[in-house]
Amino acid sequence: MNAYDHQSIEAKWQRRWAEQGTFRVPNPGEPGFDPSRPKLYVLDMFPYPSGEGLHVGHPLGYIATDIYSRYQRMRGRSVLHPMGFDAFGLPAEQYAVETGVHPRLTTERNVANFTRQLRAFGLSYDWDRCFATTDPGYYRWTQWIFLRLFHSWFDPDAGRARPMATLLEDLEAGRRLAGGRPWADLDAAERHAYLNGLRLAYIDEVPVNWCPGLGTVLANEEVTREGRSERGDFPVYRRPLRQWMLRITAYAERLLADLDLVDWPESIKAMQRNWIGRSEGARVLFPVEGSPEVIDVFTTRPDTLFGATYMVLAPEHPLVDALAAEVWPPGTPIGWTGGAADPRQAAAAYRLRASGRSELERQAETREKTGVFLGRVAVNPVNGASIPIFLADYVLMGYGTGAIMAVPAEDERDWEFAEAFGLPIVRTVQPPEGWEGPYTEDGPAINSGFLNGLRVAEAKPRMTAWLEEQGCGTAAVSYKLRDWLFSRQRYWGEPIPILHGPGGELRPLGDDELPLLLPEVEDYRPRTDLADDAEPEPALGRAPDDWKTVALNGVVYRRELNTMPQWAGSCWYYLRFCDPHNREALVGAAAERYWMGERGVDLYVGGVEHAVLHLLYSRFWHKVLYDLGHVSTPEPFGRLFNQGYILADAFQDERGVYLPADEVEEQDGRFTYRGRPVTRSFGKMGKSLKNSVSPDEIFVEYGVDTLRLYEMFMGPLDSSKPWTTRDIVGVHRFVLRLWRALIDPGTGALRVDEAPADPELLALTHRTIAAVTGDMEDLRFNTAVARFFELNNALVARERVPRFVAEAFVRLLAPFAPHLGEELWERLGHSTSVALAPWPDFDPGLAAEDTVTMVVQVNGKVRDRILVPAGIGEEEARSLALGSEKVAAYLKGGEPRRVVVRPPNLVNIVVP
RNA sequence: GCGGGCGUAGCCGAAUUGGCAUAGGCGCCGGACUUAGGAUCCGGUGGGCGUCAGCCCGAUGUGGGUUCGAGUCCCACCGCCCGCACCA
Repeated sequence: MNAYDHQSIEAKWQRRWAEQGTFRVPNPGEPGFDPSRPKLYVLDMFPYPSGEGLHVGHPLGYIATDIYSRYQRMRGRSVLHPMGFDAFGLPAEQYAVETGVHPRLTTERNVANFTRQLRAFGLSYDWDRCFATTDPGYYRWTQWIFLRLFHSWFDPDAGRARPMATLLEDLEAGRRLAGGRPWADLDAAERHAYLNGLRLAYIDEVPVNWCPGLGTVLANEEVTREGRSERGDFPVYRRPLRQWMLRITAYAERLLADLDLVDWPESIKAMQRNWIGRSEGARVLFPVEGSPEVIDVFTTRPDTLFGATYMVLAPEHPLVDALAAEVWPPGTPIGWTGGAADPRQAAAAYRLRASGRSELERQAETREKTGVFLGRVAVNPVNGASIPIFLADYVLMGYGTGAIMAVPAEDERDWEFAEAFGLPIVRTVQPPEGWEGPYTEDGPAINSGFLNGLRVAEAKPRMTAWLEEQGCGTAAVSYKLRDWLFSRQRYWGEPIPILHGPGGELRPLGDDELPLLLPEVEDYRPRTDLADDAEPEPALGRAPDDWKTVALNGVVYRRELNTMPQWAGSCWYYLRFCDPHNREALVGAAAERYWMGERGVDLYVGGVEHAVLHLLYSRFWHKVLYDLGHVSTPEPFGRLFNQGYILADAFQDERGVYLPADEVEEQDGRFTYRGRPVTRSFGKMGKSLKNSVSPDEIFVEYGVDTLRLYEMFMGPLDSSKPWTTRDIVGVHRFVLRLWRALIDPGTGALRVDEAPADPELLALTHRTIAAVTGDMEDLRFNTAVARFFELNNALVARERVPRFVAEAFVRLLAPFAPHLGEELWERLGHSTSVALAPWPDFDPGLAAEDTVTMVVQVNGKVRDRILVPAGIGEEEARSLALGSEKVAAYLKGGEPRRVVVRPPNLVNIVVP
C-alpha cells in the first residue's frame, strides 16, 4: 500500500478505534480515571434521527467539536464527548399513522442508520454513553424531573424553587397563610386549588394553540408568526383547553439575569432577552362606575395617566361578563355597538369572532382597529374622569393583565383606535412644534397636574409614587414570556406520570413506579374529526382500559392521557451523558460535579434555530434542578457556539416546485431538468429544497478525511457558506501531496530525514504550530487548514522531510484528518494512537525569523523594503530607512517632518 | 418599527493590539505526463508599462472624520442577511 488509499486506511482505523475503545472516557471512581487531568465537556446538539439520513450539511458542527475534542485530548484534558438521539417526536409517529409501523421500530431503524453514518465520519465519541430519549431507562428520569416540578413551588421570597413539602409544613404550622387565609380554614378543593396555583407543573384552562393538522396543541415557541405550526406548516387556532403548564415565568428574572454568566453569541442572548421581554412600569387600578369590580392594568407609561381617555379589555378578559352592561347607555354612538342590541350581546359576538379567527386571519386584516363598547365607564384615578371601557382584540390576554389604559396621544395603537371610534385625545407630553399624530418620544409633561414640566424619565417614578401613596397602583415589572404549555395529544412522547382521581384530585406516581411505559395501541391517528368545540382526544385515549385506569385502595383513578412535548427529552440529556448507566439517580453526584463543574458544558455547538426553544427550556429545568440541589451549576451551557448552515443551489420549475438538484443539468450557464428550463435559487441544504448532497459519493471518491478538511476549510464555522463540490479537489490535492511528501509512492518507504531541519523550515514549522494552536482555541479551523497547505507547500519540493517537521505536522493534522493522521503516525514508527500523542509545543524563539522584511513608507505609502535582523533597534532602523535610495528620491534633500519607527517591521517617513 | 449581524479579487475567504491589504483554496491561463483526460504533477494569475532581475498606478459598499498610518476606530448614508413585532 504505497499510494494513498483512503478507503482501506479509513476502514482500518475506524475498526481499531472501536476495538481498542480509544475514545472511551472513564468517570470518577472508574478504572483508568485520572483525577489529575482537568475535564472538558464538549457537546453537540444531538439530532433527531430522521429517515432521510445525513447530508453533508449535518455534520459540520460535529466535525468541529470532534476536532476540538481531539485537540484537547492531545493537550491532556479528560474530554467528555458524547452523542445520542432526540428520538421522540412527530415524524416517526406520522410514519406510524401512514403505515401502522410502531414508532419504536422506525426510531430504532433510524437510530441504527444515523449511528452508522456518524461513525463513518470518524467522530471520536464515547459511544458507550450513547442513548436515545425514547429509551425507558432515560425517560424514566424525564418523568422523574416532571414529578420534581410537580412537587415544587417557586418561593418568591427566596427567589428559588423549594419542595412543596416545606410549604405544607409552613402552612400547617401557621407560619404562612394561603392567599391571606389560615390553612385550616380551607376545604379540600380550596387547598387543592391553592397548591395547584403554586406548583411548577400545574393544570390550567388556558387559550392554547390548537393545531388540527397535527392533532395536538403547540407551545407559543412552536407557532410561527404567520400563525402556523413550525413543524408541518399547518394552521393553528386559539381555543381554551385544560392543559399541563410549566411555570417558567417564575424564572423569568433569573433566566434574564444569568445570561450575563455565560459565554454565548450576543445574538442568541439578545433573542432570549427579547423573548423574555422584560419591561418596567406600573400596575394601575381603575374603579368601575356602578360596579364593585376594579380593572387592573399594566402600563410602561404611568406618566401619561392624565391622558388616559378610555380603557380596553382583551376579548378573553375574565371581567367581560361582569362588566358588560345590560343596555346601551343613552347617547352611545352606533359605531360603538357592533350592531348589537345590547352590550352583552355585543361582547359575546365580538368575543366569538375574535376566538374563531386564526392568527393568520388577524394578521390579514392589516391591524385595522376593531372593538365594541361595554356600556360602562371607569374612573381615571388621577383626575376622576369617566372613561369608557371597550373590548378590542388589539389588546392581548397573554400580556400584562390583559387590560390597558388607552392614551391615544402617546401611543400609536391607541391613537388609531381613538380615531376610529371618535374618542378624545389629550396630549400629556409636549411634542415638537408642528407635530401631528401620536408622540412617543421624550418631552415635558403637560395637562398633567403635579407632573407638568417634568421629563418622561422624571414623571414616571413621580406618578408611580403617587399611585402607591393613594393605594391605587404600584410599580411593576411585566414579561412577554408565558408559562410553557406542556401537554401534547400525540402518542410518541413521554407519558405524564399523574393519575386523576374521581373528584379531580391529582395523584402523582411515586418515583418507584417509574418509568411509566407507553402502552401499545392499534391506531396512532390523532382525532381531528371532532367538532370545533369538542375536547381533542389524546392518542393515549385509545390505550387499553387496563392501562387507562388504575385502582388503588378501592379508588379508581384515570391516567393522564397527554404526553410530553419533544423538548422534554432534550432539556436534560447533557446531564445524563455524564452518567448514562446510573440506575439510582438521573446523574451521580460525583460524575455531575466532575463533568459539569465550573461552568457546565464547556463547549456546546449547534444551530441557531434552538435559540429560544431548547436553550430556554433547558436553562429553566437546569435552574429548577439547581434549586433542588441536584446539579451544582446555575447554568447548563457555559460556552455556546452556533455553527452556520451549509447552503446549496436549489432549482424550481415554473410553478415554483423544487426539483432534485442533483438531476439538474447545466449548459452554458442555463439550467435544465429533463430538458425543461428551471430557475436557480439558493438556500439551506435540506429535504425541503431538494438540494441535499449525500456524503456517500464523496467518501468513495475522496474519503472522509478530505470531506472533514473541506468542511472546515469552507469558511468560518459560524457563518453560512455555499457547498461547492468542485472545490473539494483542492483539499484532496493537499492530502495527496502530503502523503507523497512523507511516503515514497514507488517503494512505500518513509521519506523522513533524521537530520535536524534547516532554520527556515524549522521556523516555519514552529510558526505553524503556534498559529494552529491559536486557531484551535478560537475554533478558527478554516485558517488552520490554510496553514497546513502552506507548510505542505514548503515540503513538496524536498526529497526528505526532517522527522521533527513530519511528526509535528502529523499531530497538528490528526484532529482534522484522523485516519490519515493515525496511518502516518504509525508509519513514522509509533505503536500508540496519535489521538493520545501530546500536542506539539512551539518555541517562540525558533518561530521568529532571524531576518524580517522591514517596510519603509513615505507618507504611509510603501516605497522600499529592507531585509533587517529581527532584533534591530530603533535608531538602526531609522538610519537604515533614511539611508534608502528610494526614500531619498522623495526626500529631495530636505529633512523629514517626522519619522515613525516600529522596529523591526516598519518605518514611516513623513515629508511635507 | 425594535434588536442582532454583514459588505475585501471572477468565486469561497485571510489579515490576533490601527502597521507590507488580498494568506490559502477554487476558477482561469500556460506547461508536463498521456491514445485521451474533466485524473495527477509543475508554474503563472489586480491593472498598466517594460528586454524575464524592474517601474508606476489603483482598490476593502458610498461619503466624510480621527491618525504619521484605517479593511480595522468615529459619524452619516446605501445594500444584504437573521430574529422579534398590535407586548400596552
